[in-house]
Amino acid sequence: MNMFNLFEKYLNTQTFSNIDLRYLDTNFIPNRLPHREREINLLAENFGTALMGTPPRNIFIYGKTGTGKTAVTRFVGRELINYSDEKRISFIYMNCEVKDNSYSVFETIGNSFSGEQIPFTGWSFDRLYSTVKKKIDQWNGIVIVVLDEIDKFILKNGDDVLYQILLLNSELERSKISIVGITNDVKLSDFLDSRIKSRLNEEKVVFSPYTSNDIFDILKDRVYLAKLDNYVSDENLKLISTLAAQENGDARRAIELLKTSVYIALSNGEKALNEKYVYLARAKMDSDAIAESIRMLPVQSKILLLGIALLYESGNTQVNTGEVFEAYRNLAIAAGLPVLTPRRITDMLSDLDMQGLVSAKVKSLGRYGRTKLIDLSIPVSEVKKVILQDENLSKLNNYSLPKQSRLL
DNA sequence: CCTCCACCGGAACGTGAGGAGT
DNA sequence: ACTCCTCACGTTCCGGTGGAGG
Repeated sequence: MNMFNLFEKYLNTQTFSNIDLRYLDTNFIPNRLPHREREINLLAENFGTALMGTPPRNIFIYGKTGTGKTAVTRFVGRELINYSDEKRISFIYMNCEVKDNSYSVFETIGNSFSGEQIPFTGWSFDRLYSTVKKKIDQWNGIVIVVLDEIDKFILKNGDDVLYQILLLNSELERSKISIVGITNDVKLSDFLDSRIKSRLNEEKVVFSPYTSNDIFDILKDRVYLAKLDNYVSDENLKLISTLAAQENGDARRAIELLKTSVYIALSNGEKALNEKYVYLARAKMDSDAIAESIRMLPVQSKILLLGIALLYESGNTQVNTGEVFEAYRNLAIAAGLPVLTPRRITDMLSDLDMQGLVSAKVKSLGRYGRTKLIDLSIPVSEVKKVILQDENLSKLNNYSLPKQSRLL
């Protein structure tokens, strides 16, 4: 094969050298957020008091993924800081999926201020707390702390952080903290301690999903910024926004779909985007997401999943916990890995279920006990392909399960 | 109506890794 | 070198349970 041919298609894309795909990044926050005017104004009114020296009310933002919660919040925050001039306002944003324990939340807050650097682990909580308190008070101003995806945090750790931040706030003498919580979960406040709820006394803002037309406008803006006007047609955008609207009006996914479509079309040397690439991109995104979530699994979960896949491959349509454990055990031994207890396996199965890789239902078989019936939600071939890439599992390449002694 | 299967899933605890301070 | 901290991952122990068969 001629190496020059291999790269030729990339050379062709030079025609579009003024294109700037950074504007299709989902983290990019534009200066215009179409169809979120109401939400922007609500937040601006709330944050605005900070400019007059009054700490904003605590606020909780509800809405599904890709409804612009994060973008709007960061946008308004950015504007606030731009307007604040001499005013002492600090805007601290963090994603609780990354900062997933009290320690790192406080560490992030603390390290937003000058002074002693706090290590990302190691300190006792008391020391951390008092250092953060000292730093904030020395700074002397209003602090807005944004906790994005706070529902995931609370599900995992409980609502202690909120209490700790509220406590910190009440102990501050010169500064004040306002909390902004961003969540997908409408029922979040059910999980909050009533003591915390009353002290939070928060305002609520709900972001509704975008319609297909809303998404079209958002995409149109991005296309303009990225200088893709001549590459992407309105029909393309209509298709993408319709697809995205079907998937819960998630603008983030719509932008990603646009970006992926354009990438694929460009690297195929196309002079313009067409429908075919949109569908290709969508298929690619789906299978990438699955492959990625399988790849990220710990090795023990991988062989568990592989076990389920092999059971399927050998003709089963639904398998129960007992069979799965047996298959898992054989694979673990064959791979030279320790065999974990059934208790651990149930937890791992629940994880796989939550990730949507399998679906499991408990079913009672009366006299014959109770078990979980497990369905594999993804193609067997995909599972095998990705899992067998794991270097620790190379021994399993041509492995097949021993014959089941018990017939169904 | 009761039993009893084959597993579910909560609670408590152990271990070892990763990092910091002294 | 030693202590202190937190977290992820696993184990042990064990009470709980829907419903077919008696």
